[in-house]
Amino acid sequence: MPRVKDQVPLTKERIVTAAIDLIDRHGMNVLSMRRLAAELAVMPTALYYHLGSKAELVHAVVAAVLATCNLAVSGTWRERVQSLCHAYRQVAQRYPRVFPTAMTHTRNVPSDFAIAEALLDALEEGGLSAADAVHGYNALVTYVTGFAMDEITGSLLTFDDADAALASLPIERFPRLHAHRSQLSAVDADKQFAFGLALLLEGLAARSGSR
Amino acid sequence: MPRVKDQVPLTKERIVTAAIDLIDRHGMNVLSMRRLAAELAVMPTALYYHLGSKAELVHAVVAAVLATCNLAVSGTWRERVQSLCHAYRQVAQRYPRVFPTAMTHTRNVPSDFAIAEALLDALEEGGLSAADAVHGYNALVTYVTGFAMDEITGSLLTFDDADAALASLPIERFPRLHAHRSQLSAVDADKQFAFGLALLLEGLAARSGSR
DNA sequence: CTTGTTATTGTACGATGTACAATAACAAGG
DNA sequence: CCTTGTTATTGTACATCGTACAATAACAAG
Repeated sequence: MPRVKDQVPLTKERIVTAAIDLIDRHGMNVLSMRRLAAELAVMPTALYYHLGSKAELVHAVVAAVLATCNLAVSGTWRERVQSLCHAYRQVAQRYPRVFPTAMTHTRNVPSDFAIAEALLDALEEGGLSAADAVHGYNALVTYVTGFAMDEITGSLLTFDDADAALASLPIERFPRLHAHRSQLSAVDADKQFAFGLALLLEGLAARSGSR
Repeated sequence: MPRVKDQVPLTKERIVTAAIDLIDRHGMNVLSMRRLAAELAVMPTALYYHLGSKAELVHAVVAAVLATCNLAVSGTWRERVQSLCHAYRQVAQRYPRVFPTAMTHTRNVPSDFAIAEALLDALEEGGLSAADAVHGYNALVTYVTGFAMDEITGSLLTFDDADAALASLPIERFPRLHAHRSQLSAVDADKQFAFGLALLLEGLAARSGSR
């Protein structure tokens, strides 16, 4: 029995949206074509009319999520860079179960180049040389990428993420970690993010014509 | 027929080594318990005597790979920090097909804390306050994490990774990217890595007592 | 020579990605 | 209104996956 009478038509967009929603609720590893099809009240193979493979679906999911990055920023060039980096991190925070997958794929996707364009635009206004602008862009993006990843996976050295694990570590082998352990309550992800970003921005400002 | 006469005994270590080798040659997505068992000339379920699940295997693989990071560094505190970051990146370069998986897992594993210990040790010698040392550690590690990820996935804005993709992008929507495109040949991954690291280290030095 | 323990084999099941063929609903032309 | 082609979906099928469970051969100790 092929089509059914009053069936909402399937589209690539509807499938991708449902996939994002499913991942959001239950994690990447429960995303299966069968589960997704069930979610859409459709037979699994129906999806293959709109998407060539699961890999293609995942790619579309990644592109869609990256496209939610808010690129409408204003202010001085430094403020704009900060806003863009913040917006990128926000994508990771809003889709913590998609973001790692996005970062493990080559994302030569327009939504990613749009971020590059916006960042380069701000850096150029900051008076950086062409070479330094590219270097600066890469430094900023890799920093944000890594921060977002570590934040999501709970690998930051903060109270929330690491304190408990530290407790069971032998003091002899990890004296510095234990010495700094009491300090961790003063370190939260937001402050930490701003700290690293400030280091990069100060360095870039020092290399630029403007202040 | 359970055991066979002159069979090399299976161990967790042998399994993990074989897994790393398999991933190295054919990629993460062909790592299956069955394939791995075949590689070891053993039935699939034999692996389950030594490892509780595939997830446990992957965790062990991640830990083993991170443990290859060379922590024996010397020189000034800045040189030691540089060497440690370089060593971390080298792990990613040596195991490009494992590293992304490592970064998408919480790695509260001793080999990871050992890196933290070594970095904190160097930063403390640099005269940073306890809070700044932790902040500095996180900034450095997240930067290296992100850089390694982007380098592996080919997402850096360099000639090798992005030039071809840029060619097919509309000039009107991406004027800055096109303006910088001719510049990309001067940007390679090694220089890029050093650039971002220098930014962070300069900023940290400025916050420290020593020079 | 027995007896337990250990490390492996063998069998089996449910879930997965997806190729392929069958077919119901719709659109257009007569 | 009827035919005909196209489109979007269903239904069936298969190889592969992780792994639970039971059977068992090799070894170690008595």
